[in-house]
Amino acid sequence: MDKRILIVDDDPELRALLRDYLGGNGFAVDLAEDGAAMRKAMAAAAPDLVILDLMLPGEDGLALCRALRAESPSLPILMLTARGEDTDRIVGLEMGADDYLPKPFNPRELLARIRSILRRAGENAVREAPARALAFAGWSLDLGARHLVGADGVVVPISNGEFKLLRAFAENPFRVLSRDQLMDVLAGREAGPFDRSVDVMVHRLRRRLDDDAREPALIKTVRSEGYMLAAEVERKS
Amino acid sequence: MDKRILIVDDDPELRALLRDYLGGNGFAVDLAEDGAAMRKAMAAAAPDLVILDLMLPGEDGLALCRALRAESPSLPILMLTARGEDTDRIVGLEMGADDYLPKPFNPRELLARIRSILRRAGENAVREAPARALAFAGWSLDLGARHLVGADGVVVPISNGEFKLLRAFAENPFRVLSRDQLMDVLAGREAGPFDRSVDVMVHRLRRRLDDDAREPALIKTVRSEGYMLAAEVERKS
DNA sequence: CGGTTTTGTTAACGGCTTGTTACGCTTTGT
DNA sequence: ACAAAGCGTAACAAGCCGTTAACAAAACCG
Repeated sequence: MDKRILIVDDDPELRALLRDYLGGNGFAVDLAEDGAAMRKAMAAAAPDLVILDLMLPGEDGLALCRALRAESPSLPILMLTARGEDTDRIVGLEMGADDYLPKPFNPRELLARIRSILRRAGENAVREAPARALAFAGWSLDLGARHLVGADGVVVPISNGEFKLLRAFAENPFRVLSRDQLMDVLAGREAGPFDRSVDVMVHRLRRRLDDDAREPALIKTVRSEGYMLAAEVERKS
Repeated sequence: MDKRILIVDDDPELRALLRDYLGGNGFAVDLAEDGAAMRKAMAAAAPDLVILDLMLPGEDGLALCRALRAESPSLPILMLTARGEDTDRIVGLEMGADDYLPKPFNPRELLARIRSILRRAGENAVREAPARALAFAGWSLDLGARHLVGADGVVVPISNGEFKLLRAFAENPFRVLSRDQLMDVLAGREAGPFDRSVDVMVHRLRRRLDDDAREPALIKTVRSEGYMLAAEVERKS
């Protein structure tokens, strides 16, 4: 059975091109030029994957991505971004895109990514349920109760900011998160040039985790790039 | 093994320039002045990448691009375009090329793009599992924790710059890395003509590894070319 | 409503990392 | 042999970050 792909892009030429190219490679293709058309197409035929342009007139691609994610948590999304944009934020944290591709792109690469995403989605036929706790290095972050549990089972209260920060780290282990990304998680805005609040929050989080900044076992500093959680994370549900 | 690049351009001076420049940077270069010569060259030796001028007498570059694509779907193509054209749309919509560069261009930028394209192509070919650690000569570079482990198991902290430098070396053992490449790894920018910062960082890394510059056992200097890690590297996962 | 506690932000100081410059040695070319 | 270029090293300057303290804003609570 052919997989169904919904393409959301405002450029008619690109839509036609993708329709032909993907259609010629064994996919059933639906087209939409904006958010409204997307919703209509979603209602008409549930796609197996959505290709979403980040830059859309009217509703922003990111907003649509969030809406899709809220509606269909297991629906794979591939975002198209203009070259040079800050792609980190999209792939990044809770945005929810499964992959992204900068424009202009090579159709073979698009095809490869589509197949890769669909393969992954097939493997996790049951997409990972949202975890209830993230466990790492003896600690466990309870996402429901929003507190930490130590190795000995002791509950450690944690501030809201520390929780959001730690959740972002634990959901992206071994990945360097920039100050901009962390600021986005913490306050929903970009970090100013002399903004040190992220550093202070990281300091407090480290203190909470008994992590020494000079020899950090958990939260590593990557100079001039950001911070990273260096620990295996197990998702518990 | 050197990568083979085929250059298709009708300007003899540009052909000679690229032959010298790319040849001097470790590529095997073939030249063609038009579509017929291109086909001949393709038959003689399969290149790893084609640089194609958009404006050619006789057969159009775009037509050649499509022909190449039909013939060798996985062959990377880089297009050269005249300034002022709407290159975004050409490449984005026609989507045959992997990248494009407007003329006149900076040879360094061309080189960077070539390497970027070849890197991507290589990744797609063999998606090697990312290693956890790179071990060489008694040392082990922990890629997750971003630190060094000595022969006796002692953890040696390492600065971010030293880490990135050593990772670049350990992922390319017995290969000379130019200052430009190392500068790209370290700072993501080009090295200025009198830039010695790479040398200084190599000096610091050598000190960290107990390597004497006069008789280097690990990081060899290759005069006027760059540096090289002369040790077997084992990828551990 | 007023006071208290918690949380987030800003400022300042100091240490560490990185970039820059200079000097001297070695190699290379003439 | 000389000059020029490449490189190792040290010293210095600038930038980044850890930490603390103080302050402001928000939440909490009686």
